[in-house]
Amino acid sequence: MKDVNERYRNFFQDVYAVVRLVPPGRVTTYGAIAHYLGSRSAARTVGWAMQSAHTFSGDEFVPCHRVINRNGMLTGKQFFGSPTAMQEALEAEGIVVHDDQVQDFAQRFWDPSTELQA
DNA sequence: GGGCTGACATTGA
DNA sequence: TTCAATGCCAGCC
Repeated sequence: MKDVNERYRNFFQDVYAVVRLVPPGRVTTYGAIAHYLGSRSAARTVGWAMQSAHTFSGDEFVPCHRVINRNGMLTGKQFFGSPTAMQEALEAEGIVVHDDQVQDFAQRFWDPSTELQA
């Protein structure tokens, strides 16, 4: 790596890139993205990137609804403007959501480190 | 310029 | 097995 600081700058972009790579009907976790970026414990930053995505993305649409916590729980649903927007967005893609929890999460789980073979 | 917060995850006891 | 503490990066005060 030529510049460590550059990696930090790309952190958010990497997060957005990975999230956008998530195919419809699939979901991923903060930890999976964090691990893919190199820091398994940086899940917090990934979640923060999601919040920034609301303002930063603007032009680019980041399917934040496909990014949930490791429990399969829709933690950031309230940040979608509507408490049910996230759930409905997932259901619209064929994902079954019950009680703010993704059903068949294991099957719906999409790991960038595995799928992208990185 | 320094410190706190935040949509989590992992490990230890 | 469950509960608690710590780590991570960027943004905001």
